[in-house]
Amino acid sequence: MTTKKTRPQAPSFDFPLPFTTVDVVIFTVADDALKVLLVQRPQDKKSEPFPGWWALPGGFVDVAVDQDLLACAERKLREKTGVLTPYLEQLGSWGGAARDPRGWSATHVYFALIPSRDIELAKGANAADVAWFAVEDVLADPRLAFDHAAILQTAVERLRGRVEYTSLPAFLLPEPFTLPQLQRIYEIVLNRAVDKSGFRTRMLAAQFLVEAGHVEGSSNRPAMGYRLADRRTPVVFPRTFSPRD
Amino acid sequence: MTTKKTRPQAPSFDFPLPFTTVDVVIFTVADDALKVLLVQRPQDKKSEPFPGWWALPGGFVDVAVDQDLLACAERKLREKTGVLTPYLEQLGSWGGAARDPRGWSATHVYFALIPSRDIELAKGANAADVAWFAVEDVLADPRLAFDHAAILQTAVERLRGRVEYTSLPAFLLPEPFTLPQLQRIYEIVLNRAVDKSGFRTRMLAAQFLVEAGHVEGSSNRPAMGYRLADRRTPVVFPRTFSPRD
DNA sequence: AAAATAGTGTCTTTGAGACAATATCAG
DNA sequence: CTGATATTGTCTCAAAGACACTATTTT
Repeated sequence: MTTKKTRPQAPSFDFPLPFTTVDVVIFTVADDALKVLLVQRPQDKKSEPFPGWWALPGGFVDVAVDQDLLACAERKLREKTGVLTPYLEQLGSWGGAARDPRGWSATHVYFALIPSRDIELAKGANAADVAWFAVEDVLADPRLAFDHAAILQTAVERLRGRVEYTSLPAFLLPEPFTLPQLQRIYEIVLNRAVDKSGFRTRMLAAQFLVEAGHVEGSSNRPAMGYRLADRRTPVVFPRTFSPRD
Repeated sequence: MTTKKTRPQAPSFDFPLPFTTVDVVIFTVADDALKVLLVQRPQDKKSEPFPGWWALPGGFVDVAVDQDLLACAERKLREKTGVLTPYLEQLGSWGGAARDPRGWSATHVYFALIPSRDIELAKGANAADVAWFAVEDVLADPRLAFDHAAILQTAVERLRGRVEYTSLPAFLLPEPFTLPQLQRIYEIVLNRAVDKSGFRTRMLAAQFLVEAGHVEGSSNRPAMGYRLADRRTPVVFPRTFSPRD
């Protein structure tokens, strides 16, 4: 993490400043499972905390490069996955004296949804230290650097919560996609079955899909393909999926 | 903003750090209107940006005093209002090169809901520079310091959004309160009328209110008083108030 | 024709919206 | 009793849940 161009800090203050970082929780669905992208922290350098541990991709804000927090998050995402314009939403921020052994730090966390086919994991020297993990496995054995386990936990809760009443899962699929494919994504993220008929009615009534011709499935009856009318913002449904107790 | 106790910064880095601040959007309802607490920035000191402008209460994180971001937000809130344990939720963070003339800065924003009777505005020397403003007025003429107008806008949208399907407005009332009083708060925040019958059914079905004996109103029929079963977390309703187009 | 998946129809239930009706207090 | 406010009841409607049924493809 080096600064290419240094800029003089405006007035100097007589009190210590916390570190400012940005982390990105990058989700995708592959192999019928919700996955999250993790990077392995350097093993060798002893100055770096949590050597060899897995962590969310992220790092220090570079005030000479990043115009704002969102731009910084987009940069981190691009550097690790090559993806340019995914669904990206701010999750929140975590900051305190104890989360980083180097001192008081605060991280601004974003979460991203990307179709698994769009991904081209960071190549070159550091290719080996980036990998997808099944969210279920990571949460069951949450040994992540810093407070990243808690952050991931919050991100998954936020994702599951949103999926109950928005079209978010559509951002996890490459276009065009079929309604059965989309339903499958909902079921994977929510970890429960969803009724076919009600699902179709809800999706089509929400008016966010545009037909894109039939897609030839591997076999059997072909299904209608759809694209998103708006690739930036999810649609909000009038009710959640299950008001059941 | 001075640090009482300085702590040596762990390792020194060769790149400039952004400033880290915390701001709090403090809402209450008084005089039949949604209000927000603002503080006036110092007029005299020329080193301070936006002299004389109104701003959200907040300021630099004090790494010697604040254990974490939430504790910092609670401190700011306590210093301005004397309130100890209100409803407090993280709103998000704003950071970039342009928002503060002194340099790259990032602020972590919380929003608080407090009953207007609990408030004791900051006394002493700086009593005059803290005041309640009608949210409607501020949004109509949004001349606030930094990017605080945008932050307030987001906070109001978040509040209005949550109020559609949660019991949040209950945190704006002192206990015990009556259902008609609570309904009035909903109407003020949402800025529209709410049906009485449906409102009562919804509130009572959600099981978050406990009866607290009759409250003698100014006249007419007395209403049942209620307290919150859980003073920390709001209840989520199965649907929003108006799915109408 | 059989298997498999895509897509539709029907009935029930939940909870909101509209609005009328009744209850209980002060004066 | 009257006025005002609190509280309840009735009818309708939108959308979800359950589940059976039909449609279209491949083999």
